[in-house]
Amino acid sequence: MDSAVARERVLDAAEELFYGRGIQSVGMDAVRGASGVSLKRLYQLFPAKEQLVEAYLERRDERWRGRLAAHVEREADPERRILAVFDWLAEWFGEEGFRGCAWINSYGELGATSDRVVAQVRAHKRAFGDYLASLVADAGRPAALAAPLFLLAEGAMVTAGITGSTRPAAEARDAARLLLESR
Amino acid sequence: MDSAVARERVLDAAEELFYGRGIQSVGMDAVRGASGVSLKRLYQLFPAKEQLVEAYLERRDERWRGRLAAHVEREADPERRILAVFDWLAEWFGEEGFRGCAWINSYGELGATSDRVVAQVRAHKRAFGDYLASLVADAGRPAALAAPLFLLAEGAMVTAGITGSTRPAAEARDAARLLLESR
DNA sequence: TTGACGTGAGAACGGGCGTTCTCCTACGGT
DNA sequence: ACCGTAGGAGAACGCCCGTTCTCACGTCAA
Repeated sequence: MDSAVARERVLDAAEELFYGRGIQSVGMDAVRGASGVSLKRLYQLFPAKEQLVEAYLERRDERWRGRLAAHVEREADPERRILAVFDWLAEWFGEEGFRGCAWINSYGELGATSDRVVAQVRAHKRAFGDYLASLVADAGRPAALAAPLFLLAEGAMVTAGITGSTRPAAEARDAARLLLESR
Repeated sequence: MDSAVARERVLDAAEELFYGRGIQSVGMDAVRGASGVSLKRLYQLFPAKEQLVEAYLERRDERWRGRLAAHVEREADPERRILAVFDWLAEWFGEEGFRGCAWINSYGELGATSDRVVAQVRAHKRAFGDYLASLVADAGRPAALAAPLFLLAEGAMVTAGITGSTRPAAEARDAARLLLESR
């Protein structure tokens, strides 16, 4: 099996397991079993579990932001694009197996013990914040709007994860609309 | 040593360790060492670690909401009381050793594996949401205002934890003020 | 054909940790 | 004084898990 293929299979398995059950409760042996890649190859590809975790967060970040951007770009009006972010959150929250934000969860799990995980989480959140800021700028709105929109989105992710409801997305969207109208 | 005293010492130690380093990375032996309560008594008081975790979250919930309410009640004007919540968040975020919301972190760490922890987290968040709703009602404002205020607060907690900054509290406060003014 | 090499399966190693057990000491009631 | 009980210190037990090692097998170059 090609090395690149093995890598993908490992990351696919790791993502499903880490996101669904938490990182610490998933052993390398479970990743081996779910991916079909032997332990030996697994350790050649990722010399330690922490590096697999890093790669998992990194690839998920690319995909997550890609999916968000793809959804937002289907909307032409720059103002509505901002609200489309919250529509996409609603879709995401409603997906089978949704269990909150992977980065917020990872921070809760490993924030105190792994600097590299913290760096990944910060990078992801900064990228998401920057993206929101770019949408605000494209709509010709004051830059100060980006921060509250970001907080609403984060609050919605956390709350949707904990309560298992998609409602926070709609609530955040309503609040975002009010903020947009008030300035 | 009195049983009640031992219990308090254990919970004090557990809270400091669990909050500061994460729950899974703190062994019962560390709790013993930090509390000065022997393993035997520790297991008499809390027959399993999960029950200690539950008790930790429960006691912290009482104290956390107590501190918040005490701060809010220093403000007489019911409208300003709502904003006082965010002022208190700023104080909290600035405390030495602040590392985000204990319940959000616990959910990230154990949400997938411990139903009892999930129940604690939900109970805490519901209580906080209900408290916000009561402040909104006392101010004679539409009940629909409570949800966005809650999301702003949650987003601020998460963001302050991850970035280590107190700024999200001020940003959330500003957004809350705008929402209050717009309705 | 042969031999070096990569690989897979799974055992093995080392350490950590939740929980229990052992043993010893101290003390309180009679 | 004696005995039963509680408690402390820490060893011990099981189990899990990250990581490495063993060994047998297949492959490909010379």
